[in-house]
Amino acid sequence: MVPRPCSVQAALAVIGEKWSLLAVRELAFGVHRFDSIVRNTGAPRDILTNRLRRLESAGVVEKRQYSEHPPRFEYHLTEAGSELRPVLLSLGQWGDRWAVDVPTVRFEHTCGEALELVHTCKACGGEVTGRDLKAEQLTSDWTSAA
Amino acid sequence: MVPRPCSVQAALAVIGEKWSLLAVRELAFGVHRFDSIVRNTGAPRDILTNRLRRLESAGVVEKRQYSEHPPRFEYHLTEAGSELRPVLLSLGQWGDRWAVDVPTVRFEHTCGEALELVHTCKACGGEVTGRDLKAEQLTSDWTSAA
DNA sequence: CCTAGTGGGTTGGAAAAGTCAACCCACATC
DNA sequence: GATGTGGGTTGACTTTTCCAACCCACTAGG
Repeated sequence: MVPRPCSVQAALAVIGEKWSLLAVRELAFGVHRFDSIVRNTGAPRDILTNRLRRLESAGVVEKRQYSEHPPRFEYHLTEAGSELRPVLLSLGQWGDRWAVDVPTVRFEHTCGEALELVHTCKACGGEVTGRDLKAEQLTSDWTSAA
Repeated sequence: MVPRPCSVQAALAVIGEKWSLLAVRELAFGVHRFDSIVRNTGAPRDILTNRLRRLESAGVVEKRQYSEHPPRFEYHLTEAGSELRPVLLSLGQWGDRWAVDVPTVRFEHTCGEALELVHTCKACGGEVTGRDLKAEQLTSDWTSAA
């Protein structure tokens, strides 16, 4: 029996390791230097080194040299990395509501207001609460063992 | 130096361990039995046992007994767990786009159409792309070491 | 010149987590 | 009586993670 082929699992294979998403969060927050990411996440240095390498080879992060002697690098989100922001936002909102007493981060939208994220269906425009949806496996050669 | 206090990190502390979110995915897909979750995720049995315990004590999952002799249980999402669906959706959509060649799961909204998720700002109704937002630390006693 | 600090790592060893295969028990089915 | 299922537990083994220390090239201060 083979596990369910799934884009959630594929995404987690890229950003699901411990510290990876926190590193992405820092980059999204505009923190680009190794030492700062270490301090702000609390990640061990060697692990962070490893994570940044993996994120880089997965195309989520890119290294930019800002000094030659000695060689020094900044880390930036690629387009793929940038598109993780909705993931961070929904995760943060869930955390605010269910895993934390007092909100610790305020996201501000360009409209000037505090961002409260609403997930809507592109087709009908209606809000997606999560309760009102079904999942259907597209890969025909896979059968769930329910 | 203390790490950044953050709801993303708080959320990850609850559902960020390996296999946890895949287990939640199965529950969201309507798979409620231990053996099926094992098969569909590929998680080792002992780890899954552990994860379900942790998710349960975090209030994301609840156990329901459906047989007495022998005692048998089903796992269901609580309200907190159910609200992880947007996280799964945005993660899945990111995976579809950046981590997988061919989409493997189709989500259908109650409107009957295939769900394509759009993230909008509740205040102005505009789409949130991720590029157009700022994060601000609310905890005043924390200073970023950028 | 000497010292301290910064940036981006690497190294080694100990502790924790994950993996795998086997086992268990209570029932149901054939 | 043999086989299967559901929901685990156990023990041995492997892999990750963690932590503290170290390194090197440079900069800034006195």
